[in-house]
Amino acid sequence: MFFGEYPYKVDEKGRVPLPPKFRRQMREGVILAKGMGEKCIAVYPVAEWKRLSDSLAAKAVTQANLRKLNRAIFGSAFSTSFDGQGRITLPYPLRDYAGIGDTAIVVGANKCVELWSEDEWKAEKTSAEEQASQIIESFGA
Amino acid sequence: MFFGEYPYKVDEKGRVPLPPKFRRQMREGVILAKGMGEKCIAVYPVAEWKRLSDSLAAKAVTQANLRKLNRAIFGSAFSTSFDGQGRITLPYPLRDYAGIGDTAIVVGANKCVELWSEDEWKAEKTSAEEQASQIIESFGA
DNA sequence: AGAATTGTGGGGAAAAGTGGGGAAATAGGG
DNA sequence: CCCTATTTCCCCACTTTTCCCCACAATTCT
Repeated sequence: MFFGEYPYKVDEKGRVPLPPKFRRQMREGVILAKGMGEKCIAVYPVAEWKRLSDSLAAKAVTQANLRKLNRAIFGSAFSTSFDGQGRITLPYPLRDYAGIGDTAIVVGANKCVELWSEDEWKAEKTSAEEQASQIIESFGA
Repeated sequence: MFFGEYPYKVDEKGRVPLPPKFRRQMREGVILAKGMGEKCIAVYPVAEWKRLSDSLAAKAVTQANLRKLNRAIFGSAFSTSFDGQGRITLPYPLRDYAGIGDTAIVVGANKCVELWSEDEWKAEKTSAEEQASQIIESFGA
């Protein structure tokens, strides 16, 4: 389970630390991929990534669909791990896609971790909070 | 079950004690999150937090909704526990959100505990007292 | 009144954030 | 094919922050 929102510096080499609590849940390495739909980088523990890609492959019925899916999912994915200081290096295509400059917001999102630029995160947060309150209202919690 | 209203000092390191009666119900640790809708910090015992987040996740219909909701719920949440003196440390983003300075009002709210700034709490209390009689009426209680 | 528990504050050790340097690997040109 | 230039990766070092422990003052309970 991943919690919390942490701002981190991205150094000139494109390296970003993750919070120690996150690292401890990702010792076997991580997969970086484009956020699905959102302008962010998704970071999955390898086990969770396998679960996710398997369930997607099971849903693709036609060969054409499957190929398209493979390109979309695996095409943007990078496997990596932590250096001695607990940092991962962001491949340039992904960093560019998410618009991340010298600061990244690391967000815990339950099963995975997301990396956002400051601006995109601010926008996403406000819209997510609005939606959350609606769901909570309808839920009566 | 959490009752009552207690003012506590927040020291320079952002630490707040909780009343001993509350601590004894939270030995397994707590989750800090934004109060839903209100400008306060919500403190959940881990068991209650799991119940709540699971039921909310079950409510989201689409994948996009689910991701957004996860972000809103988990992104603002922090896992923590008590130090030897029965205090918890408030992460800066949450303290800032709730506008808590050097004093926090600790409020028991049945399933969870809430932390308020003096000002926000005064406003909330008066408006709650005004509306309570109406709400009770509509319940037929 | 005495003892225990609780509120409050601070100091020191450990860990985490940040930045830079050097070696190995890769790619490109001669 | 070899040499060179560039990039990538790993390791080292420093600064800051966090966490844990100790200590005192105040309040409550016996």
